[in-house]
Amino acid sequence: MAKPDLPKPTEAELAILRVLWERGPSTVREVTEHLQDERGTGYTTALKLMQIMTEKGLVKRDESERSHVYEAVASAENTQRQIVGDLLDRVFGGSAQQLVMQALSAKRTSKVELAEIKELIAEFEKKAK
Amino acid sequence: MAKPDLPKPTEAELAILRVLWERGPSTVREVTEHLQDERGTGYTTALKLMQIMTEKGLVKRDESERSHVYEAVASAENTQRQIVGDLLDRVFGGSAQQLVMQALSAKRTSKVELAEIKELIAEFEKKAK
DNA sequence: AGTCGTCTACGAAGACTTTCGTAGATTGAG
DNA sequence: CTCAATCTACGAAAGTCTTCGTAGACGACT
Repeated sequence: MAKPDLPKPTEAELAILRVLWERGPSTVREVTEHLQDERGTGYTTALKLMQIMTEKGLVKRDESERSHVYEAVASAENTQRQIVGDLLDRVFGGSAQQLVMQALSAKRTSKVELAEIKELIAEFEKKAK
Repeated sequence: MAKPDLPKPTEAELAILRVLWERGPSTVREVTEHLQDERGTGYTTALKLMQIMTEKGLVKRDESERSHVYEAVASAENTQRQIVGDLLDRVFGGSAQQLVMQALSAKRTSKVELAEIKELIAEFEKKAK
């Protein structure tokens, strides 16, 4: 099945992963520019972080070009699930409904979104015995 | 309304807050003993953390007894909401339904729980226009 | 008074995270 | 070839978080 058990990304690492998920494989420069707005990350800072992430196995890089191209190893979904699972234990004592409760409270959720979430749950109900 | 805007608790701080929420106001010794199992936190470590948390305003303490009694300033609900709101932005780009999706995937959720969550959503639907 | 156990206070070590300066390699233009 | 721009690599500073050792205060008990 291959679940190499990657470490939980730090905050800055996560910001980089988000860019890679959105853009697909990218160079340091491309990532830096995308991060500029929300973080003001400098070029060498991003480079260093991405080098560290390579060591940790969070990203892999293609060195065939002069500007190395980095790519996220884990999908957004898998990483998000890992992070939420961790949160569930650490903050909510494993209660998914409490988490959902606070998620809906934290952000005013539109009727459309609520309906979509309901559909989601209906699907899970089919699967659950 | 008084929303003093407390800092986000760190991991170790959160573990302490969880004990305070569960037990109510407690001494350092009591907290340490509760934390012993899951964290192996030493007495002076807990003490130091709780002193720092006092400075940050996360807890307040009653010094009228020789053993100071600490109490969480923010409720579990408020703190959880803050943390989830932060996560929503940082990890899910603000999409509550993606968060719910991963929460339900991360933990096998029972039919009973799913039903409860559905009720929750029904209530939110009433409030939302 | 002297001793023991428990308490607070404090400082500092150690680990981890993030940032950046600098050096050296490579490429393209003049 | 030389220069400027751009890249990687690396080390180290600065900040934060967590841990713990040690010191001094306090109270109870003999």
